[in-house]
Amino acid sequence: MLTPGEIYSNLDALAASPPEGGEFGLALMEAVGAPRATITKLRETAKDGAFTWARMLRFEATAPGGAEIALARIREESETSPKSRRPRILLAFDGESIAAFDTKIADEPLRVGLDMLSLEGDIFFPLGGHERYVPAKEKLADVRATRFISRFHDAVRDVNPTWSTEADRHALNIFMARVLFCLFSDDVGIFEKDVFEKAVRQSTKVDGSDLADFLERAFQHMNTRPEDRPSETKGWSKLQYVNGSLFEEAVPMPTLDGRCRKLLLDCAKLNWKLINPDIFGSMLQAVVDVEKRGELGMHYTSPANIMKVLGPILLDELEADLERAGKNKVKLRDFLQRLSRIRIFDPACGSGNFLILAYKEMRSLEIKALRQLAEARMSGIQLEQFCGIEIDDFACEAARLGLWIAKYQCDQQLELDLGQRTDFLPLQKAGVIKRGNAAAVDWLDICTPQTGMETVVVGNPQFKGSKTQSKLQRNDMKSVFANRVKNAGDLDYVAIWFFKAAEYTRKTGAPFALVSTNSIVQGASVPILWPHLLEGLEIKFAHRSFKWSNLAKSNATVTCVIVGMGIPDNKSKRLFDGDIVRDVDLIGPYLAPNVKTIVTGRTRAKGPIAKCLETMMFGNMALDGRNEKCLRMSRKERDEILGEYPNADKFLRPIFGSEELMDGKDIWCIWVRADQVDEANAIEPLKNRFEDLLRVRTSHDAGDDMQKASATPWAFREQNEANSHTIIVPGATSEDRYWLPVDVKEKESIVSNLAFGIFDGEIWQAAILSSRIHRLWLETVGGKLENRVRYSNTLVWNTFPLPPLSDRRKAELEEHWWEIDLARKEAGFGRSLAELYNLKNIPRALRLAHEELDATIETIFGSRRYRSDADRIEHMLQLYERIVVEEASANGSKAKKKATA
DNA sequence: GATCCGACAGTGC
DNA sequence: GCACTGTCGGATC
Repeated sequence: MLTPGEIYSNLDALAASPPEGGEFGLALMEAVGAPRATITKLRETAKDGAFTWARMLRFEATAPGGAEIALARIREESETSPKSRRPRILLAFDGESIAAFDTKIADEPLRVGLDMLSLEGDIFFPLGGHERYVPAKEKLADVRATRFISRFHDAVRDVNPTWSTEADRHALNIFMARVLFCLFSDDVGIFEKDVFEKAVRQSTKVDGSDLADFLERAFQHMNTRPEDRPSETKGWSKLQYVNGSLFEEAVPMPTLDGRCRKLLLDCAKLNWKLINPDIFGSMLQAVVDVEKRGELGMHYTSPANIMKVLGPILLDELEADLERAGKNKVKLRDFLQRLSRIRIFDPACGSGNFLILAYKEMRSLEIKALRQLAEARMSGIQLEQFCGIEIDDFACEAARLGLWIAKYQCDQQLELDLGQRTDFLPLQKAGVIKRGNAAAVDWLDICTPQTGMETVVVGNPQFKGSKTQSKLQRNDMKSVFANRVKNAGDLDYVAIWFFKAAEYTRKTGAPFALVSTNSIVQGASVPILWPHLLEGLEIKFAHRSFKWSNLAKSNATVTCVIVGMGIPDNKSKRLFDGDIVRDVDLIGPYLAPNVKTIVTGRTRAKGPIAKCLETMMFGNMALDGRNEKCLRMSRKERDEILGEYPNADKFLRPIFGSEELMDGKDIWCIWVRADQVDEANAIEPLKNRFEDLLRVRTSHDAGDDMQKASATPWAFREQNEANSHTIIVPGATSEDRYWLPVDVKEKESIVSNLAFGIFDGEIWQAAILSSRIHRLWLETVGGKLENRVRYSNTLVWNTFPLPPLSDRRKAELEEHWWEIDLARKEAGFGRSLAELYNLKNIPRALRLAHEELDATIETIFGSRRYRSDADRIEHMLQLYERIVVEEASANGSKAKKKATA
């Protein structure tokens, strides 16, 4: 498959020397990367310059000027033919221009001259195996504009191959921002209509040799007050004084050529009025980042998601204020006053979409208030109230530009609604977008508290898991957390923003609300980070886990939460869970209502908490390079080995990870103890596998463990096994199951690193694991894989506040386990746990066995009757907390005794 | 020495 | 193309 870049340049070449007739269609197929065999075949069948590639392309060549009519005819033919036989792309070519239609997307048919072929070429991507990225209608203009701008940007880069330093890149970014501003101003009426385009077209040579010089002087002109201008400003005399820092900075101009000029004029043909600044900025970032080009704007934060942050932290309250004000003039004036004193601070602002959306929403509230007052006056909301930190230079430019564009559009709206005119030029104030590393700079320096102003901190910082961070990110983590937060190396990168926002809030009172990966409120992160965050602060509102939606094709990328915090008060807190909204007294760090307990992992069971629970171990890791067949094999492979070497039997054992446990996957492994190595090596297929494993482990580039394990190429990294039986617990498993499915396996069974095992454990513990209440505990205090529950010996098992049990109780529980086991078996062999525990068709007997177990377990936790699962969890956490407090005071008195002794 | 995680990853309808 | 559900190995304590 060709890359988009390759396709564009192929199309450029094709447009430069187009073949005639049917050959054009074939050449176009080749340019986008259609299969060669297909092209060859079609060449034979093409007739009168027309051919059909089944279900993919109908092509016709016509006389000059006939493309559009031909396409209309082809479309009609296509629509009357059976659906299954319709080609996806319809295309007519008349030697000068093309007309094309994508039947799947069915937007406007494309009609362009050959010179625009590559700019619009994405319509042909499906022929080369790329699915077309289809923006929603309201984003079409932004995507198109971004595509055009990208081509211009690339052309400029092509003629400036030596521009590689950071200063050069900065100069190029500024240049692009200025050009964009001119293109936009040309169309929306900031400039006289098309004055910039005309000036470029009329005052520069076609070969582009004087374009750079022209633009440099035009930019200078726009930065010069009318009274200071020299008299002989010809070509650009109609260009206005812009100022506002956009044209201020003196940066070198890139060299430009004829191709740049052509592409710039192509850009000028677009309708820039339709640009939506809160999307456009994110898309623009793809302009400079060629890597991201394929996913043009796919990862921008959607306005809907941004509103999930801005609403509860600020806008909902403002709206309520406005409503309360009604027609009361004093209150309305107060409201307007307040609007002019709110600062929005986004310490991870990117191209500014949070700031831009906040600005637009505030302006819209202002207009509503002015309408109530029946007063027309200029906006009191200044761009200076919008403040951001961003590390990427171009994103900074995009954010400033986006804010200006937003301001212009809001000013227009104000004029339309209330007849209040605002002079847009010269630009007065800019958004306060500071370039820098938010992890390193002092936020108080960037958004300094001012009396009379209220500040709200918002944003969607980067996420990066603790194990996958870059060196730079690790350094950032160190610089922020060293000597302040223990175990911070286990936190996600996003934790930096939470930590610094909490500090900022403590110092300024400004509330904050941030988007985060949901792991920040789960499992291991909670005891590391949250004690610090909650110091002097509380959660004001939160969105529990929701799937992030963006424009990417496969939408399943990340599951997020939003957390808003501030100085404590006695107002109720708002907890969002999907469509459900609840007002509660308190939101805890697990985003559970009314529970603020934090559960810290413990490395041992049998402690003061899980008093009578035995040790649960992490499984064994094959460390064989994923798909290599070294220590692991299918049953078939195992049978083949056994067929020839029956004495291999003692070394071949079934292995269980989550999949094997849940789906009944029949996987075997080689399990050799240190004293058996020679014996195992005597068996040819085992020996071969050990050699393969040695290769895998030694050739693996990084990773201490891989290298270390090269010394024992017959062994798993861990050596944990049972003497009689093992209780096996899946490591990660679907959240859709009401009970956690665990199992008891015979002593031969090996537990892989994707499961946990209680080796030779007392069976009644399988009943504990199978109980609803333990499943709830797991869901609350354990980590998650997106929304799936994830088991952990330290976080879930060793912390479970199970009261001490009598032998009679244990026997009773064991009895329950065997009931469950029996019910599973009676449901039929060959039915996997995944199947059995699907709530829709869980066998009645199995359900009953679990319910009976649950009834017994509840009596263990006391005589009270639980009203709900939330009630159960609340009780569990109370129990947990009580034990921890007792433990602490016991330790305290012990320490005292020690000190006095 | 023992994990807990993934702006995920792979499968199967 | 979407719904469903868990791999694998290492950086970090």
